[in-house]
Amino acid sequence: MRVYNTLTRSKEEFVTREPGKVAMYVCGPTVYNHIHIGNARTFLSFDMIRRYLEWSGYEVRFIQNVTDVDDKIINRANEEGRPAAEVAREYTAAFIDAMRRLGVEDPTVRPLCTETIPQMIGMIERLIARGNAYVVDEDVYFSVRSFPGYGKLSGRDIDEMRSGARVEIDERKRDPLDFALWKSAKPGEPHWPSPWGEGRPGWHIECSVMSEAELGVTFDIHGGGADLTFPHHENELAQSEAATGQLFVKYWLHGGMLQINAEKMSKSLGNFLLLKDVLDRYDAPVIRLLMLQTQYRSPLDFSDTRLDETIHAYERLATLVRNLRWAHTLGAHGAGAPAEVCSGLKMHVDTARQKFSVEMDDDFNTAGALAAVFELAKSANVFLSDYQVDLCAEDKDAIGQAERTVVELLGVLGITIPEPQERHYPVEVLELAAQLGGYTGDDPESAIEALLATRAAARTEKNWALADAVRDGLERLDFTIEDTPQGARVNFNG
RNA sequence: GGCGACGUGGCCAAGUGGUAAGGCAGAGGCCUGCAAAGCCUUUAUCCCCGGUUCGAAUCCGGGCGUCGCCUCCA
Repeated sequence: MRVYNTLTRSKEEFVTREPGKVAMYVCGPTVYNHIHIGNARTFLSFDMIRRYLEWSGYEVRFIQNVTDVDDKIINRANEEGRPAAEVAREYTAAFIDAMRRLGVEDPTVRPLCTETIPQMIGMIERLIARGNAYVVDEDVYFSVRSFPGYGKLSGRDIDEMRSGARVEIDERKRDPLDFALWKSAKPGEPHWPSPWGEGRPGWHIECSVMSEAELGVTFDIHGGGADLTFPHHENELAQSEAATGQLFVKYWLHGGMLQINAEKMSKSLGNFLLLKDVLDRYDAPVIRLLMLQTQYRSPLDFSDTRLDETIHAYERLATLVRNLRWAHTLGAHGAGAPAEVCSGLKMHVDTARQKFSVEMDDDFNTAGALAAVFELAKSANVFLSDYQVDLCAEDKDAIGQAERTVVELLGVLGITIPEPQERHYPVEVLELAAQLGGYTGDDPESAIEALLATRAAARTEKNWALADAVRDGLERLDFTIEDTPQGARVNFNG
C-alpha cells in the first residue's frame, strides 16, 4: 500500500509504527455552525480511508476532535445573546447527526477541546521550559524561530513569508509568524485558570495535545483538508516536535478542496451548501458515490447537476444487486448444466476484487476502485442477459458471489445498497387483487402472486388491456414490474 | 510577489514510458405486445511548441490557460 505524504510530496510505502495497527487523527470541525459540504468531503475521505484500512485487516484507532471553544463560537454566541457553551453543544450534536446520516463511522474517540485544557497547559509549559514559547502579558506565543524545521510541511520559508504583507503585525511578538498558544480572556469570554492567568488555548495547540493524549507521541496518519496544511498543521508539527523532540506524524494526508459550480464555496458568493440540506435532498450513497468518483486529493466540483447524474449511476448498481438476488432465488434449483457451459462470471468476480484492492492500495484511488465495481456490474449484467435457470455449479455459486462482492466492495466505500425490503406491502394490493384477480384472501404476498398470475394469463391471451391494468395498478402502489424470459420480476420500492 | 496543483472524448474522471479504465449524456441497433431493466455498436492523434527515447498522455524545457494556498477556513 502506498500513500501520498504531504511532508515528502511523494507516494510512500505505508508502514505503520506497529504492525497491523493504524493510529490516525483527523482535525474535526469548529462547532459554530452546521458543517458544510466541503467539510463533509474531507470527513468522508478519511472515513473511506479508515474503512479501507480496516477492511485490509488493520486495527484502526481513529481520533477526531471537536473544537468547542474558539473565536468564531464566541462571536456567534454574542450575536445570538446566549452562552458559547450552548452554541458549541448545539452544533456538536448537529455535526454528529449529520455525519451519521452521511454514513461516516463514529471515531474511536471524539475528544472535546474543553475537556483537554489541563493537558494543553501542560504542553505549553513544556514548550516554555524548552525555550520554544514565551509569555507576553498574559498571552503565550510559540516562537517559530526556535524550531528549525518550521515550514517543512507546507514548503515555506520563514523569511520569504515575512515579505508577504498579509501577516498580522503585533509588536509584542518576536516574529510576525509567532502564533498564540494561550490567549488571555476578554470580559465575557469563556476562560480557564492557567499559570498565565484566566484564558483559553489557541487553536493549534489542541490537536497537538489531543492527538498525543489519544495516540501517543509518534502516530501514523494525520489528516485534514488541504487548507489546513498552513498554518494549522505546520504549527501543530512545530509544537509537537519541539515539545517531544521526536517525530510527530509519519504520514500527512490532505484532502482536496471542494468547489461549487467551479467556484470556491463562500458565503459572499451565495454558494454555501450545508451538508444537512444536501442530505435532505439526496440520499447519502449518491453523495458518497459522487465524491468518491474523484480521487480524494483532487479538487472536486460539486453541483446539483452532478448529483442528479450520479443518481443514475447509483441506481445501475442497486438494480444489478436486486436482479442478482432475484436470479439467485431462481437459480437455487439449477446447477444441472455441465461445466463446459460456465459463463466465466466467477472469474469476473475475482478480477474485480483484485483490481479493487490494487487501486485502493495506490493512495486510495477510489475512482479506479469504482471502475472495478462497474466492470463487474457489466459482466454480471451480460450474464443475466442470457441467464438460464439450468446453470453449471460454478455459475450458480457465482451469482451469489457477484451479489455479495458488489455489496461488500461498495460497503468499503460506505456506499450502501438497500437490503431486500421487509414485506410491508400496502393493503391496497388486496383491493387491486380482488378487483382484477378475483383474489379473496388477506395476504398481500398471495395477492401479488394472484395479480402476476392474472397478468401472465392475460399476456398469453394477448389481453393487453388487462395485463397493463395489473402493471399500472401495481406501479401506482410503488412496485416495479419487469418482464424477463424467466417470468415477471416484481420489486417493491416502498 | 511566493509556494503548489491541474489542463485526457459533450460533461465528469482513472491512467506517470509501450499507441487511452469507468460513470453520465447523445446517436443507432437488439430484446419487448408496449414498457422497464439490460446488452451491442458508435464519438479522443490526451492544451500548444520543442527535446530525450526504438517508443511519451506519461520524462525534460518553454509557452498558454485554470485553480488552490500564502489571513479564519475541511
